[in-house]
Amino acid sequence: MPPPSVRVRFAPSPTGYLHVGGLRTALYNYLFARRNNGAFVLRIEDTDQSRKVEGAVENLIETLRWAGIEYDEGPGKEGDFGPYTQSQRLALYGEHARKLIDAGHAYYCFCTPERLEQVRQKQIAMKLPPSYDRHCRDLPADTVRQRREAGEATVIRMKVPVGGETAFEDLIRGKVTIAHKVLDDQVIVKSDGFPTYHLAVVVDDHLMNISHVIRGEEWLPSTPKHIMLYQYFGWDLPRFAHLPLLLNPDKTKLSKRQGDVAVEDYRKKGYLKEAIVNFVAFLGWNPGDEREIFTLEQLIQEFSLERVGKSGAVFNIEKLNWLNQQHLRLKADEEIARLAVPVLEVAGLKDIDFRYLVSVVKLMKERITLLPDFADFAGYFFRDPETFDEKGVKKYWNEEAAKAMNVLADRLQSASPFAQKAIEEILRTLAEELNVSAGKLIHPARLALSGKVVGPGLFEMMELLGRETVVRRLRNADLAIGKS
RNA sequence: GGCCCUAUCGUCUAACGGUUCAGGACGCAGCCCUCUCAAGGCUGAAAUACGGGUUCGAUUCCCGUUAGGGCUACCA
Repeated sequence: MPPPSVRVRFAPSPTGYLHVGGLRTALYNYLFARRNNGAFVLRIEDTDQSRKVEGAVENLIETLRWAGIEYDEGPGKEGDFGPYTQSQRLALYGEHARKLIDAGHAYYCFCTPERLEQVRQKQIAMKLPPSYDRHCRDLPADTVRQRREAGEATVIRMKVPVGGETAFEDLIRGKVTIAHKVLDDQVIVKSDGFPTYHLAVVVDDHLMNISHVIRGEEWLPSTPKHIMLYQYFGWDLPRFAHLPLLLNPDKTKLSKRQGDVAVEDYRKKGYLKEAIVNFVAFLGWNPGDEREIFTLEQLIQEFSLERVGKSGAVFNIEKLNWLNQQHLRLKADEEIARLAVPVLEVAGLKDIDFRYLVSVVKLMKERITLLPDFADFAGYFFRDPETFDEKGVKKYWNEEAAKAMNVLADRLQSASPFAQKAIEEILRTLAEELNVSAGKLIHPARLALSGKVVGPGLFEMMELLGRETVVRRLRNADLAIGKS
């Protein structure tokens, strides 16, 4: 018998943005599918009408697309198992819920939220674990029919055996066992007719032929209920793999209060998708050796569930920054330049000559961490500096320096060609004549040209800026610094 | 409270009973390079939560304690 084909899914709820934890879950599913020549399905779990957010699905899809995670089947890409949005599959869930009722594995429950709350309060007061008291579990069939015909509100609950336990082999955690007595008779169809997660996930995973359920650890405790449902339906079980959670620096579950959790936040800040993907992949997984810089393609080649860890991982922004820097350096200058265009436009730097921008990128790319750094650290390549580093002015600028800059400007007029080597020679010769160290000219020159005390080598910077700009800025510097 | 999961440097992690003074990376500190800043190179500080077993030998296996997290909805 050939091994069953691998089919996995990412099944988010459209409640807003894509969480970085969600991105990692999606990524692991995607990597696993690609690695094993399987299919990666995107399914929208929108069974909670009250939490629906307008535009969330589009946002989710766009963010995944941006990250390079392409799904094989899903909304807008219908395969053989659609539709891929749960609110469009209601008939399916109803049909399956009825099967469970007919087989005696589920029952109608007429308990009101008020009664449920009373029961809960009583249990808490008696220091008992709160759970449904199974009040409607054994209602006579006639009673049920009458009450339903009378239009009484009802939910459907699954029957959990009173005794025994369910165990399963988690691909990441090994054997997990849960006693049935701690399990509730879970609601599987709500009074609005929508299924809860528990029913929908089982029905869809089966109908969509999902082979491996790779999801967050928060689902671990309810997995036995899902297994029970599979058994009630007489279906084969998928394999389960529960991923460790992503954590805040204080080790609590990653939350909005302690920083950005939306992938789009990082995107807006100018992080590269390559860095984000590489970073989240390594939160809980590693290749087993000392390599750390991975492209999506390389991750596909090496990913395996066996190497996924069990403990939660803190989202450490310092490492993300470093990875971003690393991926930036891996890119061609032209590509970085393309990415920088919109970023520079935001900073008011429009209509920049692309060839020139590429040259700027060449000089700057090892000096920046994020794309927006270009605007902050390299703005002077595109317009004359208006502000000058205060400490730098204090340290390097005085009457003497201003005078020297004018002389330097004069001499640079005759630099031929106006290139690094010739420029350096002129400057060093001048320093010798003035009997000062080269630094005495280099530092004020950098300040005059860029307004900064840090940056690329002075001579290459000059060459790129061009003779006209360099001479002008050197001559105007004293005035400009005075004004700033 | 109950149930489940987890536990190596500050952080991400390697080690799948013994080539280990516990390795790498980020961050931190110092040095080198150098016109500055980056980058790069070198060096350093920094961890097996605790207590019991099992074993000739435990980071590694078992039990307990502690700590953290998750779940305990007509949310996912």
